[in-house]
Amino acid sequence: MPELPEVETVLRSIASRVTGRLIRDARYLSPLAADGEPERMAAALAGRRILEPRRKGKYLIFRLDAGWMWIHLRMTGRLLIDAPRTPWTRAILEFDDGHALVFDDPRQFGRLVWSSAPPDDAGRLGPDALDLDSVEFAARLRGRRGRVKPLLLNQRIVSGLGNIYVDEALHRARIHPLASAARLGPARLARLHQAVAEVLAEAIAAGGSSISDYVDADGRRGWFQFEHRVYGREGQPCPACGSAIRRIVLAQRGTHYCPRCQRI
DNA sequence: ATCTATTCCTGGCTGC
DNA sequence: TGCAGCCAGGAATAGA
Repeated sequence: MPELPEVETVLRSIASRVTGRLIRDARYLSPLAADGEPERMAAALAGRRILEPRRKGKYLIFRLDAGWMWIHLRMTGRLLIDAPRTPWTRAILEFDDGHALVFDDPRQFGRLVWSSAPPDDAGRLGPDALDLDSVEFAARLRGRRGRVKPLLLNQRIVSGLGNIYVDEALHRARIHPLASAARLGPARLARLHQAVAEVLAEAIAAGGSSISDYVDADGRRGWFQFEHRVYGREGQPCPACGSAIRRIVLAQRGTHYCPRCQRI
């Protein structure tokens, strides 16, 4: 599942190859990837030049010479440079330098679209998790009476965290996923911010987590999955205390935590 | 404000 | 071996 570290890794692997490129042709092999409007999207993208690619949360955002292109990989999306077509190829962008950006996505939750405004325009997307200092981070959780895990998954509050890194950050901060955000004192909020920043930085350094599908634009897998302390480790020992990792369902998500280290 | 449930989607897994 | 049924979950949305 591409979350912030995986999207950042993809951005780094494509940035130098797309910056300044003219999109000579945009082709959709599935209307879903274009949000149901493949003709309109293809027409809007063809002939545009990519001025600057960036990332916010889990979005890849490309400033064009007219409007914007944004890509969300959701669950199983992949961006690949010059990859051969597969049954799961949903869109292909051909550049003026002869190279191509290929968007594969078996489950078709992902999107590659043109838009007149960037996706973070209408306040729908909170600040990127790596752009927040501990004061801002605490301010965005303060007064929230919801449980901490669903709040961290809410992209309007902080963007970029998904199921894996929320579980990992909460374990590092020794906070139970069911804990109420309103009851987190300054010390635990500071610890949580530190844990979020650390786990994201370490995961980026490891090229992300490759659970099933994820690879970067050159097809390379990440290795942070080997560093996971709780995610996907139900019944296995906690690296900190040896207790068996527990799995519950919270907000319709598999949620992994150590019952001994993580207190409400 | 906050919660739960539903929808989208299909490869891969489980169990018979 | 074959197949039905279920699971994974990010984000939008509806309804409580």
